[in-house]
Amino acid sequence: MPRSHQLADLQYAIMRVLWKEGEASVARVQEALGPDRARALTTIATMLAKMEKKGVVAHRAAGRQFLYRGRVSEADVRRSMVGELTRRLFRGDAAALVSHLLNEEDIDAQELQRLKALIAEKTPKERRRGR
Amino acid sequence: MPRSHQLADLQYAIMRVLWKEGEASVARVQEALGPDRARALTTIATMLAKMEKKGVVAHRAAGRQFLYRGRVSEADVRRSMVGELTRRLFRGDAAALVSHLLNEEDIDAQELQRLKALIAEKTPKERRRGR
DNA sequence: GCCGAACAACTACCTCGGTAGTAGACCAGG
DNA sequence: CCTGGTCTACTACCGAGGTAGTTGTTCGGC
Repeated sequence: MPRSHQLADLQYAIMRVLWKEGEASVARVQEALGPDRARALTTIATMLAKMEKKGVVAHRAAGRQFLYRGRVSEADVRRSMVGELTRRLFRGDAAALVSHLLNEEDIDAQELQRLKALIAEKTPKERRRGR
Repeated sequence: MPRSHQLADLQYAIMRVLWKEGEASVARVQEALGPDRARALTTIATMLAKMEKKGVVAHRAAGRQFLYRGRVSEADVRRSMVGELTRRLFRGDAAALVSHLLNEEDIDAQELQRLKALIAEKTPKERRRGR
């Protein structure tokens, strides 16, 4: 049972819909994906079936149609995916990734200020926050 | 010509060898991958051929064998891959990813200190850097 | 000059993500 | 009751990553 939930592009987009809506039919997912990600209904249905087999979503019947919901949280998926990238590209060194982001992406002064505050908040005397 | 270089697991591992060695034969790559990533020689050769078609590596003949070298830098690949993840998971908001890292991964006090210094260094005194 | 080792080339599969058509069940309207 | 729309189920395919066997060439040692 893989604790790690890696989601590819379309699958992640579908999950975003489910996270927002709570529960959604295939048709609802399709419509919520919007015009740039327009797909056939059967495509969405197939993906949802594959995702269910994988364990990331579940469904219940509501009359004629199925209502799908996520079985994993957005936070879990983010943790998994960011963690995986960190492991692969930065040997698991999260600080190295932060460093990379500070150097390579430009983050405006306001956000830098916010991050500075966040760091300050993280460095009190002896507060340990085990996972 | 795709500006973005997404590399899957084995491909990235192979690139790491090429980045470290500069140039390497198939056999050298295989041996440098180590025992946990042991693969048949032909597997490495096939992957290198596919990677060459994709444009991320190139080779030259040296006697009977080929010497491969990377055509993209580690920095480029990191930028691409981190950028892609940022786009998908955080709507391109790099600061949000930093925030996530500070909250979810634990980074020790020493590294927090280093990051704080890095932020201070990045903070413009009065230059505005609008995105 | 022949033989085996070393190599690249070619071919074949497998899995997964993605894309969608077709078939079959079924319900609602006339 | 039949018909059309709405669903799911099933099937088929494509491309990419990955894995490796088989084939053919060539080179160095005897």
